[in-house]
Amino acid sequence: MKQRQILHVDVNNAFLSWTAVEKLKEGYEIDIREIPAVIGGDEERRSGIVLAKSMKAKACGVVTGETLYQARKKCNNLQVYPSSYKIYKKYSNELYNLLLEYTDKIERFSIDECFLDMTDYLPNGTLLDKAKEINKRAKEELGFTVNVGVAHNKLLAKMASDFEKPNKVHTLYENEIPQKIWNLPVGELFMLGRKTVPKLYSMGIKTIGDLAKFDEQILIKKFGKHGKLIWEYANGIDDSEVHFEPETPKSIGNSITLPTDIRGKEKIAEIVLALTEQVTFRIRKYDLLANVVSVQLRTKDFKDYSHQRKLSSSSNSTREIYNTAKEILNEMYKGEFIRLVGVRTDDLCDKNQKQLSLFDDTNSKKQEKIDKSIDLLKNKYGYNAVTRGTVMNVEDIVKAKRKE
DNA sequence: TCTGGGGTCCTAGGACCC
DNA sequence: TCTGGGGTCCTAGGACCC
Repeated sequence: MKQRQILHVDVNNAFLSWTAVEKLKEGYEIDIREIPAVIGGDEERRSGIVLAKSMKAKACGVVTGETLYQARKKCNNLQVYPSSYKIYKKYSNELYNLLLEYTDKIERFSIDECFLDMTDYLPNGTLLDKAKEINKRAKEELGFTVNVGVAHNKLLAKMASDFEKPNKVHTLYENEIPQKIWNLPVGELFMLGRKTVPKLYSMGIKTIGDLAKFDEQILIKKFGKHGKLIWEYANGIDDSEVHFEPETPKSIGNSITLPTDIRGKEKIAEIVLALTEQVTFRIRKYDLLANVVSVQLRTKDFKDYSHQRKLSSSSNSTREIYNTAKEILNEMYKGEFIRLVGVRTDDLCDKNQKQLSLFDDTNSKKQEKIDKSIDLLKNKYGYNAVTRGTVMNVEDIVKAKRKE
């Protein structure tokens, strides 16, 4: 098989860089990339965490995910800017359109990361040349910097783009693996998170190289499929394809941290209704049906639990899914103070695949019509144009968070 | 003024059937 | 009377990613 030519493009400090570019365009005099700054959640809504940081904030020891309170303690002149999904979407699309000039085999791995399969798109010039060109053009034409990883599979390209930042191009070919990644702490490996790293440490595995040379069978015995995966990754093995065709989602959900903890089934049910409306609106937009509904709760002391239920027949009806969600809630809720409520639909399938149920009665037809006409209005006048009278107050809480 | 929100995939155990 | 396994479906929860 032909050797694959893969790039991974990763926007440096994406949320912060994009905010900086947007602000400069608006005439803001400071480039927030040049000062100790972070993009943060909203502390009043109890989501005050660091989402992205500038290099100067990083130099103070600020890390992504920590509370703004902690970040300020490390960096007393820290500037905090709010997050805006709309801006991110705009610049993400600009980058994507630039990358389309190089190949149409692009996988949008997240809002700020893409994989490019360049295997059949190098008539003149090398993969490394293209990487350098993309790196240069992003900065010059779009105003923000990217790291580009150059390799023969996705895993190595991704590891490569994570080397020195910002605004760099790095290669990670098979013969460079021992020299470039085997000395790194094992936690740097993609798919090795905070739970597994201590376990590996206790087995004497401290670096990626230690993991690569460890007995694969023992890892499989201890960690199952994940053990096989991380051993292969440590050795640079990855056959996965660049998934350039947009896939339909397998699950769709929304959750919200409440402004204050609440208690009582009825109050929580109102939140569940508002969330269900959001979720079913999104499912219908994709022409999907849900087969499984789940409800997630987080108690005030951060204990998460969730229950789920399979529907007797697939549905995207707000009423049907809400009824199920409410049943689940009634079963699982034990009367604690609740901090976060979530509703998720899983096992989504295409609307056209649905076989007509015997129970497709006039009532559910009526519900479908109601949903359809509400969606029409929401699409025309904005999501918040139409609100159920009963959930007005809750809608205020939930809609304040909506991204679009 | 402590700790987001959106996803994917995997595992373990119980129910149920043959 | 005593006591099989294999397979599938369902649910709860966990690990990981950005």
